[in-house]
Amino acid sequence: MSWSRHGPGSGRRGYHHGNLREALINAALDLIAKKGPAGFTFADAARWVGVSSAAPYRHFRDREALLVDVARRGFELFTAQLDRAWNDGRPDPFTAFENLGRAYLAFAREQAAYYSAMFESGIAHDSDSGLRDAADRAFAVLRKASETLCARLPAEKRPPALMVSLHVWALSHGIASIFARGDAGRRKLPMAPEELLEAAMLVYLRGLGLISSPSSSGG
Amino acid sequence: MSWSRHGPGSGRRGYHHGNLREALINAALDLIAKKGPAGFTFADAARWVGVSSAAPYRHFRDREALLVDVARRGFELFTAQLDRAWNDGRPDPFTAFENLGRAYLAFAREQAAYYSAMFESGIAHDSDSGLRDAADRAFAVLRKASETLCARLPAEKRPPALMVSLHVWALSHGIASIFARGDAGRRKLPMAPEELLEAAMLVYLRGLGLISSPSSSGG
DNA sequence: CAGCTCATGTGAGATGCTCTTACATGAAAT
DNA sequence: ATTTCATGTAAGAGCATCTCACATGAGCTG
Repeated sequence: MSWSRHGPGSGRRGYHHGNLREALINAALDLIAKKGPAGFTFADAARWVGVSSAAPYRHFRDREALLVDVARRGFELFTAQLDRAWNDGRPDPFTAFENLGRAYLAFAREQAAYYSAMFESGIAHDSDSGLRDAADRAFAVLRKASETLCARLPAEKRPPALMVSLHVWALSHGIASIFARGDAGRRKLPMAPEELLEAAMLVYLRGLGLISSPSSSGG
Repeated sequence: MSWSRHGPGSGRRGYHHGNLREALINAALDLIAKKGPAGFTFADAARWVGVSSAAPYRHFRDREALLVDVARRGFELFTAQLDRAWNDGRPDPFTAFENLGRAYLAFAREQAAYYSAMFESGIAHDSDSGLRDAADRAFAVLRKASETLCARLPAEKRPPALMVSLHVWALSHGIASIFARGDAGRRKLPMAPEELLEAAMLVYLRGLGLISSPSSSGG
């Protein structure tokens, strides 16, 4: 918890915190991880970093503004991780696509606090332009990958890449929401969410004509 | 708003409400529709039906218990509507399956308050056995439909019906969450959510080998 | 260094929600 | 008529959001 103060000491450095905005964001992540986005309170975050309950209002208009900022950062991290997984379609588009799907689910599981803030906190995604843009950039990675895959089909058999990316997004988000997290109570599954997503993608890509053999994922 | 009292009169019938439990549930639906599941308060619901803020505690242990009850009823209505859409696979499994998908999205849109309570209110689905059972029954409709479809494939090409039903559920839920409602801010789409889901299902079923022609949906 | 400015933090408090407790009411049972 | 008890009320403790007047001290200016 070195972010609770900007200095190395354990006690307060002075009247001013010095790094309150960052500290509050990290406190929010900790608290959301512990008690969910609904259980997170502004007052708790203030206590957690050792300031009065009025101090956070110097940095965020209200409780929702802090949540929005956390969500925005979540989308930025999400974008970075998806982008790295896609890796410009290397070593080949199919493998990269599978990595992309795994990265989606990995984010939902490993960055559960961010994921909660992004999708389960009840904030309106179009209320803040920065948030909307960050979400758009995350989606753009899926779109780019879908375009690369679609380009491998002859033009007369080629589906709209936007539609494909929406399908992939919805499927990934659905699996993440229902199975990789708490939406339906961590329902008992016959397979891991990653396997479930991969299987769905194989069927889907075969339906597009991008894969011929039922058991092959490579191109 | 005839449910606010059990009688036809506008004023209170007496000291006792007479129908408070039902009235509170309906008030919750109205308030959730207006301000979202997070904005709904117990005190608001009590005011809405004209009782003191302590009265609801005679019928629900706490605020969450009311939300759970609303969600449970939502799942029961959901099950009924999905079941009617599936209609035992008539007139044919493919048409019935398409109807099922449309019913899923129609519910998310038309019963937005129920949908919010069910999926966006932050309640734990496994905290209440009645809620979990109701959710299971809704999923059972999807599972039944998937089994019927899978049975049309020869055994050696037949995928696990459970897996197929999970795919269908995740895809439907993903589209409903992201596009038919507010999750990503009612993102501008090149097509209606129903068309998006139908297109995805056609590709998916083709990938399973259940459909051969790219533009045919009937069997 | 002295003094000014202003971003940042504090304390007190208004308002509202959740939930509890002691008491009131009246419909149904006897 | 009387009793019973489910259902309602009033009052209040505890906590959260958010505001406002005021305190602090970091950084600038000379």
